[in-house]
Amino acid sequence: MAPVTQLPCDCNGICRACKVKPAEAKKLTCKTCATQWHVDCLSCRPETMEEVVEWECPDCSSLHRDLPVAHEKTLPEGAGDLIAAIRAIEADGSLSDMEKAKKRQWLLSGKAVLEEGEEKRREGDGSNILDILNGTLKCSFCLELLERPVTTPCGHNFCLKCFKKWVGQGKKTCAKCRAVIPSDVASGIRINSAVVNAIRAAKASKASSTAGETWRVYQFVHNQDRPDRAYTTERAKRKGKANAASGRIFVTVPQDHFGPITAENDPLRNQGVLVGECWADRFECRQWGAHFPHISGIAGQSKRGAQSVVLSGGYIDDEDHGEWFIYTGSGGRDLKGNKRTSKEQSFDQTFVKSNLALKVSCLKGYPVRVLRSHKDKHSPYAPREGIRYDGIYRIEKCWAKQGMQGFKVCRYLFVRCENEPAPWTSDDHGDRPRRLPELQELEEAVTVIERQEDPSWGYDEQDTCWRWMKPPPPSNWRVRRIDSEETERSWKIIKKSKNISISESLLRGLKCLICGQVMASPVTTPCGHNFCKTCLEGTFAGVPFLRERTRGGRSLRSQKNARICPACPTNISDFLQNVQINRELMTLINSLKEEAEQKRNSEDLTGENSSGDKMEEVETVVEEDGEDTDSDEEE
DNA sequence: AATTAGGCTAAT
DNA sequence: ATTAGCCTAATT
Repeated sequence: MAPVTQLPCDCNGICRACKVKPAEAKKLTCKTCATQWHVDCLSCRPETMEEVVEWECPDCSSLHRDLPVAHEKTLPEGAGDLIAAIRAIEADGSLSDMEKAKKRQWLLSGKAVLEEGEEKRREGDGSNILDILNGTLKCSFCLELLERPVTTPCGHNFCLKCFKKWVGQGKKTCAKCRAVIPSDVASGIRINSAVVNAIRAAKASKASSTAGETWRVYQFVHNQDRPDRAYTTERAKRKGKANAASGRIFVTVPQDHFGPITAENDPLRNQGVLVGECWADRFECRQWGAHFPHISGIAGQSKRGAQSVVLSGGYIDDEDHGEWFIYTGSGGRDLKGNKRTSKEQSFDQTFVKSNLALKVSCLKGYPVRVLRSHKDKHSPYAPREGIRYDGIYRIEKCWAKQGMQGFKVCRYLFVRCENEPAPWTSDDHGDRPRRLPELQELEEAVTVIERQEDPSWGYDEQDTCWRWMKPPPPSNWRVRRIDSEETERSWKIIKKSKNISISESLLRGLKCLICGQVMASPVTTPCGHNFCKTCLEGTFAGVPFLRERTRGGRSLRSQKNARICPACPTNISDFLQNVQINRELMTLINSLKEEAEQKRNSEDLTGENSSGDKMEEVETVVEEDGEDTDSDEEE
């Protein structure tokens, strides 16, 4: 092959070699740097599906040849399954080449690939927030929006892969300003997650704003008159959240809502509750609708089923294997004396109340939201602090057995069936149907209950994703009935709060970790944390750079004082010697502020004031289309 | 109206 | 570390 100049596609997907936008099926993605290439313009094309999966662009493959860079891993975890899955797609005669390409891409990216027309429609529409990001947060290597952004000590932002490729070529200076990048920074660079979050939120808001036609006004409004945070009443007289009352609920789902909480139920952020989202405590978790009861571990009603559970280590019989776990029912404890800490069981659990609710969800195959709390000290999957949403699980079996404390407990086998990857894996895809674990304890189970009918939440082999296979059970909660005028009015309010929040919620994520204000002159540490320049420097004001050491009267060579990042245990002493402002981030913040300001002004002009448009709660009609005939449960 | 709940903080 | 003593809110 003649060594012709080979070029990848640009940020608009146009091949830099032939200047044509290749069809999806004609695009190849480099496994190392994730750039896209036009197959027809490559001098050497992959032949088999395995080669497609493992394909490296000419830049990256030449890199190995030139210098033996230590490569993390040739095959990602679970790549064997992936290749098998791709073989299966290839062998499927019912699919067109286009469909095959789409399925392949879905597997590789974990996301649905848009139709080309759909893609165009999206591009021409919606928020310019993403444009702002595109304008300020482009990687100067690949010219794309930053992917896994990292920031050099000199304040320049690159994709992690592009940065690694650069230093892997033996470069020791910043590609933008030629400032020296110390080798410990190059090897220990950390992702700037504030920037990741900003980009993710902007993408999510764009995606949902373009789904304009299907935008639905959900009129569930509870606790709207309450403050934004949990609070203690005068009577409670305690600090913190010991005796707290719930703050307002931000999402528009009713409390008996089954399944994921999607963007359309999230008028503030328009992203829904994402897998991996964390909250400080049960009150905050409640405010985002992931789990409503603020003490109970099970959210559910015996006649309808259970919507969510929290694993917090309260029952010693539990066992957690991440993608599946065994949950213990509630009850069996003597809670007399108003104590909430008794872990002593004093009577048998039975399938009543919330235990029955879990059983209903098992029989129906409903999706159950699962949260893990830091209080679970036993499980390696539990978060270190706060409470985390881990996605949708199904209860595949339930039974009763003699518990470890000598009384009967209800037991539930939960198995994950979620389209998003779990917070603990590095996989970029969600779950696929898996075989149930073989459980020893089932042999001593008193009664084993398994689902007979088809599950409500199941796996769609065609679309390769989990979804409702039957419509979700309608809510029994009171719904406000609103007329068309009011619909129009509340639509405006939601749209308005949405528009404000896109830029403002992005700004909220760009606050200094020291002063809590949106950063004026942001600096990014090599460990990936952002502060105001003045705040960070102020923290170490008065701490000398060098420390005199003495031992037994004689003085030793003076040593550098450790200066620990205010957000993590990294020593950022070297970084502090010459702190550079992250100017791209500063530009972004300024643009977002401007955008938010403009939005506010334009809304003032249209004469809408927030106080007049407030959605008051009105006593309402019960929308009773719910069947109360869930008569298939026995004691 | 009573009961129950896998939380939270401060005091041992 | 452990736990008494609170308060809130949903289900029954």
